[in-house]
Amino acid sequence: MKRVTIYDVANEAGVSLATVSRVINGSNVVKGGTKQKVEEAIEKLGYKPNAIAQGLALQKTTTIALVIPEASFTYTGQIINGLLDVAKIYKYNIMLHTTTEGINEINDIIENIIKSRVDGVVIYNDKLMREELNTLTKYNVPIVIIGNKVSDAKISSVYVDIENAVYELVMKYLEGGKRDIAIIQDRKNGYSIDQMINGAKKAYATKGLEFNGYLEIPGQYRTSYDFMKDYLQDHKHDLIIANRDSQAIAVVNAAKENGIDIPKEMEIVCVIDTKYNSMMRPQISSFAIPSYDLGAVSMRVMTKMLQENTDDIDKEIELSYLFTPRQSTL
Amino acid sequence: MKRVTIYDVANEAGVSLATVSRVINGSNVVKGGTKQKVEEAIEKLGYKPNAIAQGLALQKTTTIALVIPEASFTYTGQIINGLLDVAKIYKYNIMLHTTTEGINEINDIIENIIKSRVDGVVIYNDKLMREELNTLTKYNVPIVIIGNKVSDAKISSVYVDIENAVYELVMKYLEGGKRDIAIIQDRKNGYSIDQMINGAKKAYATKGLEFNGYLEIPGQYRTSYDFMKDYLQDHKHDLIIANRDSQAIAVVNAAKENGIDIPKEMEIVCVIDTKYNSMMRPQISSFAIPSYDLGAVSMRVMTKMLQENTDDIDKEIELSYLFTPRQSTL
DNA sequence: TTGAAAGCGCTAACAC
DNA sequence: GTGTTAGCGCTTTCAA
Repeated sequence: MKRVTIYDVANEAGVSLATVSRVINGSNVVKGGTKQKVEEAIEKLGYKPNAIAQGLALQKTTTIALVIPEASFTYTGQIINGLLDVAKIYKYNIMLHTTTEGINEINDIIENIIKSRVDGVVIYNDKLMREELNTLTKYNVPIVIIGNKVSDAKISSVYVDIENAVYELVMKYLEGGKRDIAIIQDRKNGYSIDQMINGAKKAYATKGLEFNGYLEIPGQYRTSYDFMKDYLQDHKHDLIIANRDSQAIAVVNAAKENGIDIPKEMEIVCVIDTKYNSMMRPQISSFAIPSYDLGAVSMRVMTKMLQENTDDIDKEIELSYLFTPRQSTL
Repeated sequence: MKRVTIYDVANEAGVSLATVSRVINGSNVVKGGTKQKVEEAIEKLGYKPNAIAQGLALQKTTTIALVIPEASFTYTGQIINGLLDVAKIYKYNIMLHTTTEGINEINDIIENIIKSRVDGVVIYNDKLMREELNTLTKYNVPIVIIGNKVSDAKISSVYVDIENAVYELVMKYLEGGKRDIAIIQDRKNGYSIDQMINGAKKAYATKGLEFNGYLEIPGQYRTSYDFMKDYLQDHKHDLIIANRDSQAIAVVNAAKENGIDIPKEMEIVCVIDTKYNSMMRPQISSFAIPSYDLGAVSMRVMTKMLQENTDDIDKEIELSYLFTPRQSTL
């Protein structure tokens, strides 16, 4: 099919292109008769407005860039779903970018985002990337950060107070006389882990104690499972807190291997879980982090930033978590 | 920061915009000196070419639309990663669209895709959507289908022969004298299930038998677990084949509940699994479906379609699977 | 080697 | 109500 433009439609309908444009954009100044002629022409020619040309003329693309870390779709999937659902409602398109480890990588993405002239960018990334954000704001691109509490003239954020979640959890255990608490760390997810550790530290400090239950594990399930199997032979804790359910599961399985009864001898909690947690035995107690909402609300905030005066919006939105006890805790 | 255009750069450098354009696009006819002047001006002004304007002028957007079903990122995540990695190499952007159930929904997406003038679209969807594909080809958009074997002037496909995978598996069991085989179905993933059933039918037919081991289950883990718990009280099979590991896990857990020994009394295989499978006990035997490769190869094929004469490319690419026995089979 | 100018397809003042 | 026209920012002939 030959490319059909607004001119072709105008010719076919015997009107000017301005009129066609009006019809496309639902202007109600067009007379019924002409409108119908135009619509028939559009139908007949199979005309679809060129969003690129519209973008050029209007200086906006109605697309949002979404930046997420590569690989972990298990956890970001729900965020994406939430974001896309809201984006659909407001007719925004989503350009997907994933970040890998390299620093150059991220600069390429920023460059790319600026060139593509998206109307805004939503970032879910564990690393804060202050500097990269600055180049984005320099180009006046509105930003929404998922998972971190930050804000600025052009930056909003939607997050869950994980630090406090862990604080409350640890406090409960400390008050129950259980003091041997460890937090699992891996090299990824640095920011989340930092928050978790801060929460624990705070709780310990409240009790006049010092926290140092760091448990550094490898990045993959298999290796961390092996690691834990060794580790648990001569260590045990009252409570182990993991970031992801997969890490918690590694602990659970390793504990089984060592004949450690969960939850009686050792309890386990994770911060974020997936649908697979419900298939495990025991199921891991977790904080119900509202992933879908994180995505949906972020996109909603973005649409607001794009419509209203930025000053009038709530720039930092905290979503609530809910501790959900399951079989891995008493 | 004020919007800086190619004109500004031209002024700053004291050359015409044509020259700036040449420098941006790496034309080697520009003299060293001028080139440097231009580059300095670009640097000084922080100029980034407007991809939208380029798209208009060049009639191409260097972006590809990716269409996937909503929700199941657990399984599509790797596909996306593969696709993005290759897209990055060839400097293509990815526009992400997810399909939900409604039929109108999908038409909206197609409409949207056409308007956005992407250079091509990659579709991973269980429903074949012949008609929708037609409207896309009518507008000359190159298409790559993941998971289905289809091809056409403007359509390529990358897939795994699941029918044959199941055929071989079932044959093996039939030859071992095990004839009570069932395939789990849910309403989603219709096409994959059809292939699986066809494979089973073929195998049975080869042996002069008829296959009718359909096992219709609910869509969610919890409900299908409950269903299986009931079902297994008075049914048992030699082998149950599921599409997803989550479904297989529902069976495994329900079997445990009923004191059925897996794999001794009943064996279970799934077609696609996730990293969570390795955390389960027993681990489900599965076909190693190369998800990442499905994505990567699809994107690679797309780049070829975009560069070469479509006739010269291999339009149907079959990726191989590998049956991986684990603890759920003997 | 560089510049001038005609598009690419559309929107939005402005004029009629 | 409808048409005319000047952009939006870039690429690419065609001349010089």
